Amino acid sequence: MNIGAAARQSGVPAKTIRYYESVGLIGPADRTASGYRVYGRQDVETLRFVQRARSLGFSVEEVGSLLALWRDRSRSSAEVKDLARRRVADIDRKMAELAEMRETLTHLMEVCHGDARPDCPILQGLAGEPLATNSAARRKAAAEAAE
Amino acid sequence: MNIGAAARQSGVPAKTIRYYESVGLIGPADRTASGYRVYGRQDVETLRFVQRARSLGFSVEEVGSLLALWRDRSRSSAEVKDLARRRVADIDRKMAELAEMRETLTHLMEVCHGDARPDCPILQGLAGEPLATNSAARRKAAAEAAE
DNA sequence: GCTTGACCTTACAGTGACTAGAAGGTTGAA
DNA sequence: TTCAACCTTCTAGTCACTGTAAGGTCAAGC
Repeated sequence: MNIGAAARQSGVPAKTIRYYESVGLIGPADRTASGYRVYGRQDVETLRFVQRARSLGFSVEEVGSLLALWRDRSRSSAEVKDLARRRVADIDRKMAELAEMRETLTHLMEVCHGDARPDCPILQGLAGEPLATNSAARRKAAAEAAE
Repeated sequence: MNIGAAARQSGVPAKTIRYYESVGLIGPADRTASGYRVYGRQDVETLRFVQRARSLGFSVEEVGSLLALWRDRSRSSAEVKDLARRRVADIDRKMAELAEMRETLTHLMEVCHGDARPDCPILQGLAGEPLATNSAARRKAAAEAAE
């Protein structure tokens, strides 16, 4: 099976398979006499594993660890669970960030009539006081405001 | 005021200010005789606007549009609201994606005992059937599975 | 006048995870 | 033989910075 078929079977684009090989996530594929990469059932399994782990948001580096853990019959499940826990914590942080953005935006949108008139509370909000700031930086800034 | 002070007052790092200038998000700053960039109150305002819009997740290009709209006294608030609406839709898509990942991960974690034993449902889940797939690609893949 | 240190300048490389495109070689079927 | 559909490598682009190198400027203190 060459790269296109492996791509279709695994759901990982051919270009991405080459990329994964180039960064060492997967080992170099066997080659035909003319240089075409050759893949087998096991390679497709690996690619599918990678695809799934990536779709859960693990970084390529984390997928590398997961892959090593997957192949290591003596690993403890605690290690894997830890990786997953960190991933969930990361997701939670991102979701909280998005929720805050959403909150601010929808609030701004509610007060914007959104018609042909030019005054717009959204722009006013963006132009007003900082939405989030670092107080130490602001103190220093205040001292320089007179320049 | 030079770039460091403008950075502290606006919350945008000096390097990032230079970057914004280089990509044309903000106009080129005035310079002293020795080549130092000089900023005024209005520039800091602009930088702050940019900082806030970026923190709400607008891309640099979108911030450019927002900035143009901000400066255009004749713009309609509908345009701005549209940009905000699209941004909220984008946030919603991202949040849904994250929620799905979280769901899958926590489910996998629940069934993983996470101790020193080597069998791990998380890895099994990753190695099993695709978590999400494209049926057209899969049909084509099935035809090639025998290679 | 000189040194020191904090500031500033440019230019280039690197990040993550691909993705696009160019230029060319291989394969299998009509 | 010709053709499309594959495959190959290489380079560069994406996004929004961030890091680093190598050097110039400025103000204060000795």
